[in-house]
Amino acid sequence: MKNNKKGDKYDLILDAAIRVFAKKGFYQSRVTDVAKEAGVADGTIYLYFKNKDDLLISIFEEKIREAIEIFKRELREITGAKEKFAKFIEIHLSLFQANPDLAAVLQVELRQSSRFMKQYKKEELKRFLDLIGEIIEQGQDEGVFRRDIPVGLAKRFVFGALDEIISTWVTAGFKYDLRSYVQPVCRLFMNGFAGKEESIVKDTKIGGVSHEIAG
Amino acid sequence: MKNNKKGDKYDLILDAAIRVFAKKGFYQSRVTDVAKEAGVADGTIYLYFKNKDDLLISIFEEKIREAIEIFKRELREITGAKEKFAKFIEIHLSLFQANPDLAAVLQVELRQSSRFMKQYKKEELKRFLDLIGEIIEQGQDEGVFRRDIPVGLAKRFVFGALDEIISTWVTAGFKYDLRSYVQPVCRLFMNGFAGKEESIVKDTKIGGVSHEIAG
Amino acid sequence: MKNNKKGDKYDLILDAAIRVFAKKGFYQSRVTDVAKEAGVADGTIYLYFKNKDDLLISIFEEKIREAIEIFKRELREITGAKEKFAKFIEIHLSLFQANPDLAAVLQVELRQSSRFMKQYKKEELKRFLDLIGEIIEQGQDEGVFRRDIPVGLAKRFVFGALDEIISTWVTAGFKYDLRSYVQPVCRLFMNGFAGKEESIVKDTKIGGVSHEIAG
Amino acid sequence: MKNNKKGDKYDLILDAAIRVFAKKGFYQSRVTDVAKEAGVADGTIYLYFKNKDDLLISIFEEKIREAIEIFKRELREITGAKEKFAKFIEIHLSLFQANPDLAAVLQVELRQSSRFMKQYKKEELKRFLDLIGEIIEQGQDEGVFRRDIPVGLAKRFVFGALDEIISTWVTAGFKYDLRSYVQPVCRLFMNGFAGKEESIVKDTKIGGVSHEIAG
DNA sequence: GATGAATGAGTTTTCATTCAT
DNA sequence: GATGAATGAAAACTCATTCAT
Repeated sequence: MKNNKKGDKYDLILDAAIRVFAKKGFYQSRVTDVAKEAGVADGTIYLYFKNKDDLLISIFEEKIREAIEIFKRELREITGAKEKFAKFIEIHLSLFQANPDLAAVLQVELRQSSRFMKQYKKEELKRFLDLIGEIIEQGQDEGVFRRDIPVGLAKRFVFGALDEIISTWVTAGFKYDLRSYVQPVCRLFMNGFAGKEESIVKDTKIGGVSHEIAG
Repeated sequence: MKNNKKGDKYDLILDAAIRVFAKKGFYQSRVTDVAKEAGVADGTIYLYFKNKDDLLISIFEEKIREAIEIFKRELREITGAKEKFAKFIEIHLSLFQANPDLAAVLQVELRQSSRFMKQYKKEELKRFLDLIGEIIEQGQDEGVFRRDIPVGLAKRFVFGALDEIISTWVTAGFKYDLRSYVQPVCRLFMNGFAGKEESIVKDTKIGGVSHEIAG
Repeated sequence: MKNNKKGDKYDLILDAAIRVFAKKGFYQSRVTDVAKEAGVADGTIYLYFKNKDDLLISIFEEKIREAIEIFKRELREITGAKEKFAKFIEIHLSLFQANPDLAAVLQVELRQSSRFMKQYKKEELKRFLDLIGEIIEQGQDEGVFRRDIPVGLAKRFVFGALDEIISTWVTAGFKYDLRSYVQPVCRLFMNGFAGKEESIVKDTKIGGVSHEIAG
Repeated sequence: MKNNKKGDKYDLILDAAIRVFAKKGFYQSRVTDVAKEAGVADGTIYLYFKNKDDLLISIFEEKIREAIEIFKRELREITGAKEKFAKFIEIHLSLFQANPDLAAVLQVELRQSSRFMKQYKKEELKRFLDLIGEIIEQGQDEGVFRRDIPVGLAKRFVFGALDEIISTWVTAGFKYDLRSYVQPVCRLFMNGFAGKEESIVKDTKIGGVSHEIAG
């Protein structure tokens, strides 16, 4: 199951990095902290990773890849779009529940590093977002999801809502069970995505105010 | 209208910091970069701010406070919950559209600093979230929003979705007009929050799988 | 009595400097601390003193000069060497008792600055030391002080002992009355300087051990 | 004989610090000066010392401790108080003669830092002073030193005189041999401390003049 | 003369990375 | 492969001094 081709220490260090980055943040973490957490010498890290940045990049590459594997495997045997959607929410929250440190790193660091590691994370993240998009598209084809919702917007919605729930849970110190949100989240989205096409807010006038915060 | 009590340079530096942090990220930014951007000497920054961290903290304190002022002022004259909700979405997206650099800092840095500046941002952010909560509660009282949606969850939903939309826009380089999302976002939430009480996904079975990503 | 030729502020600042340097030490003191203590603006200091070093130098020049004036005036009317010696001790300790801050600066800073301001202090200090030397020489001429004591050594002795007593008093926080030491100090020196010529320790063998502390 | 438990570099850096501080004074010395003198990189200093202050503190702790060891060892085999006293003077001056840089640091920096490092030096210095005190007390018990001299005062006298002699020698640039002062110093103190009890200056009138230098 | 905001050179300290063992 | 002591470039921050008002 594990790819040990890169040696025991590779995973040992990567998992130590996840714990350390989760606790202190990437820029607040020292390479020597990761080394201590992994029980190896500082120099050993450089035998497996090019530099400190490569540690963060590898977390995304390795862990998001693993996560996408899990998603694909679990979703493969489910057919209906609604059920797939519910399963997706469940896996997502369960995954983070089971890997709180990874959750913290992905939630927090993925944001701040957006500029410096754009090239690395984007494609991985895009593939992840596309999983939701595919489910929504399937739902629209099946006629269970409204067609007047842009898929691009909807998938960001789902991602954003999950993101916020997880962020709150991370910030709150992993105190409650994330999986208790599976059902409410599903219900809310189903209400939003499903049903008849016409807009409820069609006549709400949206004024074009330009707000510039004093600078 | 502006509080110039702290001197011209205070705002000059703070706005320079927003631009610099937005472009390079807080930890990637040098104090000397901010000084150059503001057109002052490095030391001048320390006449107005205790240290580099204080720059970031002050951005939150000053700008979120200003934003909340705008929200409160604009929402005051609107009565219906639905209309308030729509207005809230509009102001939020307009505000960021008008202040892209601030958006970038708030979206990106607010995340990563979550641990180190918990105490500072939390209360401000909470007041912001509470604005949404109040609107949703009002809507439930008016009977236009479903009562079976926990307010705490709903407000995170709205925040999360807006957050994700803005993040995408930030990451994409501010290329499109954020305000074009006002109507779709409103419509989607109205669909989700409004209408009858019973759940559409009430019978979707949620299995209790525990996913631990190999570590 | 006061030389106001240099303006009120000159003395105001100099005395503030004495208090500040006494409390925090020269290098630990900020120019702005002195300005605040004097109740003037930072820039004003530079109207009266060339730079920070000049403040310290001026303390020596002004205050030691004043001290030497006092010594000369008071000693002028005393004739006997023994009585002069006793008076000298008394003035010295009384002077410091009356000017504890000045004492602190002279005792502590005079040492550490020895290298950087050699040129300034030395001649002043030498004149001060010479006062003791003259008294001892007069005593030897009068036949009340032993002739087998080198004057250069004896005057350092007196200076050193007074110095140590004052230093202890400074370090102890000016808690006791320095003048209570006048009599014991006089007695001890009189015992040492006065009387018959032959040495009591003439036969104590002094070995030539070279102690180098491990480095 | 040496405690190399802290590594070669520890002593290498400490001795370089002594030389540099002796030459330029603590506050005038740059950390990079010490590093260059020791032949190590700037950062290496921080592997062995917490910060620049710690360098100075460690000089006292290490070197005064070593000095006290030498004193105790050498004095152990001498029985008579007079002989012990003479030996003490000899060791003290020999020690500084052999370690002029250390002398400079101890004489000059120990003074100026008195406030900021009170806690560190005081106990060490006290133990040193107590060595003299013990000898004087022994002498009083043996009946070779006058009983009417307060030990607390006498030990400060000895320390002060030696201190002044060494300071002069330091300031003069180590030009002459400090050990040439051993015999004169001994002789003078023996005259002062030894012999009959009654005071020679018992009838010198000490007036209570209060001298405040114009401020 | 007096002010005090602004300056920027100069310092301490940190920490990712290297490399001899 | 593994180590961890040593490195030194880089960055935050300080504060004596200046000068426009």
